[in-house]
Amino acid sequence: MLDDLDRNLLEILVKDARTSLKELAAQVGLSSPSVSERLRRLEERGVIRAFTVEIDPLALGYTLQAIVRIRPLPGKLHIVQKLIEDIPEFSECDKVTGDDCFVARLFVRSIGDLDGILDRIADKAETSTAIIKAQPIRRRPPPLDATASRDRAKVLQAS
Amino acid sequence: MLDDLDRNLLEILVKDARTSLKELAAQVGLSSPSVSERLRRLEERGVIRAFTVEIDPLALGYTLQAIVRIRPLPGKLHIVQKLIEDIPEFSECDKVTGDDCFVARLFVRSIGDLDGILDRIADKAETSTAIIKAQPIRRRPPPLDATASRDRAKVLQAS
DNA sequence: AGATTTCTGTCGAGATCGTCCAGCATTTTA
DNA sequence: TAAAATGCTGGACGATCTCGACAGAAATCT
Repeated sequence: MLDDLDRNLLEILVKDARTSLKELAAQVGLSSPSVSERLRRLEERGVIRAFTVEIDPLALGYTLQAIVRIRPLPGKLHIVQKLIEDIPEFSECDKVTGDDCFVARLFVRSIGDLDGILDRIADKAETSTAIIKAQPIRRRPPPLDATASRDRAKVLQAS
Repeated sequence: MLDDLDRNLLEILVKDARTSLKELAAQVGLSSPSVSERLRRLEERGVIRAFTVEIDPLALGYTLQAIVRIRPLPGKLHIVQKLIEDIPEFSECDKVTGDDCFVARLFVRSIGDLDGILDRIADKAETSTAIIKAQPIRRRPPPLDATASRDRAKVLQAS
């Protein structure tokens, strides 16, 4: 479904999405029309979801990041979800198993903003907020090569 | 520090990082050399952290995503952090305030892989794992315009 | 097995795009 | 007020991308 050349292309593009077709072609050993065609199909198939820029939130004044766990009160699940979606400072929200129904990431410019936003859902859900102090790993794609962690573990055991 | 034109450019690029200078220039009402210069400076200042592609993890076989809260045992904090960083399936990790020291995002291809990875830190930290069932909000940048939530809240109060 | 279709690739030409440079207007500094 | 600095425009040049025609390998069908 996804051959070595594709993975190779993706790896290069993750690092720099502006790499020219010519350069990509040279690095994977194809002609640029071929690369162009492969990219087109990767997009068509949804493998490449988007070409985008990563923006430093600090540059926009967001000095604070928090992870908020949200437990809607009985019957309020959909209202809470809608509310979260409509607050643009929530940059990410996952619906998860377990007691916490949602885990969301919040960007704010000040503690005051944080309080203001949490207030807006306080009467519909219980929340636990954790302020982010550091980011040991900042958003990276999972490994592109086929060897999953379990495979590597096996190899390690064998050696 | 960041004027309307810059924000406008960023907004367009977030949606499609491949938008040509010509197109960007047309949309913000500048010439392409000017846009080029602005982008160069946005990168130089670190506002634009990178041009990248967003890849669908499913296309790579990662059918499962989990959020793992990690509490290293006494004295194991650094070892645990190093361990997490070295496991590529952890695509994100934040160091937060509160009982949970780390909150991390994990991509795996199977429940077996999940178990295998968590086993590797089980003797050095307590973990709580929540499987992601759905993603109401998938990674979006915080609002680019200057009006923070608190400002809007004030407006709402006033009306 | 052999023929046909499909898929994936190359090459070259024309169109498009990005970059460099000279010059101009506006703002800042002395 | 004069001088310097900043940010912009337009045009020319070079590089890049895209399109069409065609070739070879793999898969499919008879």
